[in-house]
Amino acid sequence: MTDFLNELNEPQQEAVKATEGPVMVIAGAGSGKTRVLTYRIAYLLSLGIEPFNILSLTFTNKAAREMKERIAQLVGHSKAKSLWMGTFHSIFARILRVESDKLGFPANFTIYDTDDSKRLIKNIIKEQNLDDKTYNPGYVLSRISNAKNNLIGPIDYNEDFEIQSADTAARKPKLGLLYSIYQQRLRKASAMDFDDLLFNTNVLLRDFPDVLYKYQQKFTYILVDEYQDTNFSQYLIVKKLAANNENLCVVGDDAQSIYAFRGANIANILNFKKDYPDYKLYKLEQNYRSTQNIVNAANSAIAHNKDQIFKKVWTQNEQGEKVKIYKAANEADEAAWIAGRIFEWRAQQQLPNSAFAILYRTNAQSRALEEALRKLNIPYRIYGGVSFYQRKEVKDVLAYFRLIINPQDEEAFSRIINFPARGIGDTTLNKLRVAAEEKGISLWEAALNAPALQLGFNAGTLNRLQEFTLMIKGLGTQLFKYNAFELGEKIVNQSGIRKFYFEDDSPESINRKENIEELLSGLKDFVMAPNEEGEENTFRTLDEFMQDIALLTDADTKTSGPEDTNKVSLMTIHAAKGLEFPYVFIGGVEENLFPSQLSIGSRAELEEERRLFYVALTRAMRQATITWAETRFRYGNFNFCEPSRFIDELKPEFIDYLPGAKPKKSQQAKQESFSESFKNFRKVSEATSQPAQSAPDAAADGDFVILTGAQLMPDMKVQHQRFGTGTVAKVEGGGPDAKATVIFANFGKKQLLLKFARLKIVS
DNA sequence: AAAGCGGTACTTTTT
DNA sequence: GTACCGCTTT
Repeated sequence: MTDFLNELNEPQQEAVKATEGPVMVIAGAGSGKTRVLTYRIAYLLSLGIEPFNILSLTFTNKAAREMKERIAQLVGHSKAKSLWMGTFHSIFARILRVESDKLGFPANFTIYDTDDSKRLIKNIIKEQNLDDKTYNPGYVLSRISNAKNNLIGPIDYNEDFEIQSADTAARKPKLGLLYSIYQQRLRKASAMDFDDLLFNTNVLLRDFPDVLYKYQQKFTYILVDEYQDTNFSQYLIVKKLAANNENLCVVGDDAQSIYAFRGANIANILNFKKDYPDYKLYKLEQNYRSTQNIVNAANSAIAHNKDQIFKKVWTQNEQGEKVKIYKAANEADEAAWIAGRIFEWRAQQQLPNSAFAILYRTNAQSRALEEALRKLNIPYRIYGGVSFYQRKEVKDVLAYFRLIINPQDEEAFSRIINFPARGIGDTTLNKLRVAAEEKGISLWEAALNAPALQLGFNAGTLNRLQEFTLMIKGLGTQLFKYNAFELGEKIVNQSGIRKFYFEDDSPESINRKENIEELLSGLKDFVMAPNEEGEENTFRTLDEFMQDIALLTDADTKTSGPEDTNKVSLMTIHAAKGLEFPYVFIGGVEENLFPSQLSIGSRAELEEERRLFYVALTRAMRQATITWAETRFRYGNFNFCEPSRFIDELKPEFIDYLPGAKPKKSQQAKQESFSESFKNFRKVSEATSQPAQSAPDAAADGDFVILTGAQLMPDMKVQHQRFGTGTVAKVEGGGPDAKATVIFANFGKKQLLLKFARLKIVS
């Protein structure tokens, strides 16, 4: 039973066998961290520990799923199934549903995602008549999130002198008020946001000693993966649960901490020895993944960080090729070059597409890469980006599901009250909002009682409101009568969503249609799939489905079928964490992009970017290639770029500049080359300025003017800043109301009101 | 109330 | 380039 231990090296084995008491494992990149975690759990099980007494926390659903699969291979499915293994958010959401009454929430509380939270905050800002530029919803949310992750509730927030003076100094004194209102509204909607799942777990364990005791007794062994990414809130939950017997094993790598931006705190790793003075420390330093050149280059990069735990990652693997650096002229060239190398190396070495990954800092960079890959017919898959469950049409359908399950859900309500259009517009919704606020009731209750509330609605509006509430109520009574799939079908039909999308066959609509069908087929799979106990075809309701998917976000949408696994992977570096690929390209390694512009001001943030760079390099097994572009098209205009400082920081002996990608010597050289290429650019644009059409040149702006109807005639060619060139089909009206119908080459027929449209006459 | 337009601002990463 | 806002017209 324990012969699998032989597959581990010395320190790995020790870490697996130290089952009792606090243990910290510092695991360098590629050192077999997941292996240690899975074998440790298998080992615990082999000692007779019950799987339901083991709590194992991860950061992504994917990591949890993969680990569960690997454990199942070691100890069998039945045991693996009863493990408490999942993300912090999903495990504690599960517990909160069981204990919800203690906190005054219904068991079917809704989980708001970031998008819902932002919308709610936006509404509150509007209602408070605050300027949404000073109170940018994203910023407000991040402040609130930060407070929650540090267990500062609205009352504490408003009473904390330092916070208040900081907010006042930043001229945002109303943040505390917004926080309070936001929390009230969440509660009224019977909803929790992501951070509340952790915050409220802390409240539960703090205020209900019997509950704490129960879970302490239950979880006798606790494991935490990616411990460097835990925030204070998560740290405290773990600490409380483990307080009884301290059988706690945390695994992490300070060099791979890349989530400080959302509250992760490396201090948790650094402070472990303070909390558990008799802890055992194991360091996994042998890298099994990468060549020597890759490991050494990555080490030389991370060495520039000050905040570090000392460790020496090394490998016995072959030396391998040096890390290649390529300088591209622009992002299209960069993408074409990468695609070209994949094409070439694939052929030369008989490699599958799946041997390659292209990593980048921001999702926006994928576009050029996709185009280049498509040109060479190289199959690829993009991970991340806008996830399935975030797409508008999917969220719309889910909002119906949510409202039926929990009619108090304010965000779901305002999302679908008039979608598909049923004649209940902003005016009506605003009146309902005001009434709900005044009476302290939810939007749903306001809509239900609209006639009694005397809001001055006409009979038609009242009628439409009643129709809507009746529909939702009617569907609600069927929640436990039909299974998730059957009810989902009914909802899509009765709500009019199916009709709305299926009557329109624009390409966009077709795509949306497909997404809705995919969601429904997901419901079908859910209904058919065996449940936790392994029984098939059990009756599973929509409400269970929603609990299942509330915390799925990224590429959790069904791992693609076996036939399409042979693809090049494209993803952000964040998404690549924990993965490995034989050949890795890192694109856009330029100042202001990587490191990100926003991080350059602070050392801590810059160090996080550097860790991100370290993560990127250490994904590569055989070959890592870094590319950067001299110019990049961003936000609709050209930007000149300099190579990232991270390239300079790599020790020269481990890297290989490809022709043209010469190292720059000093800061002055950098500036010279910058101004030189700027001069060259000017020359080029001056030289080619005759048609001025293809060069999106800033000077051309002035050429777009407001024309009068008299200046335009049918068949004239005009240019529009957004729509490009087109032919005038018709000119109607005169004076200020003159309208022109223009057929644009790329955008089709558009009607332009001439007093607004800026046009240029081409011929 | 809805649709369609032009203008503006925004872009890091994710449970 | 895109999402969203707010203005206008129907």
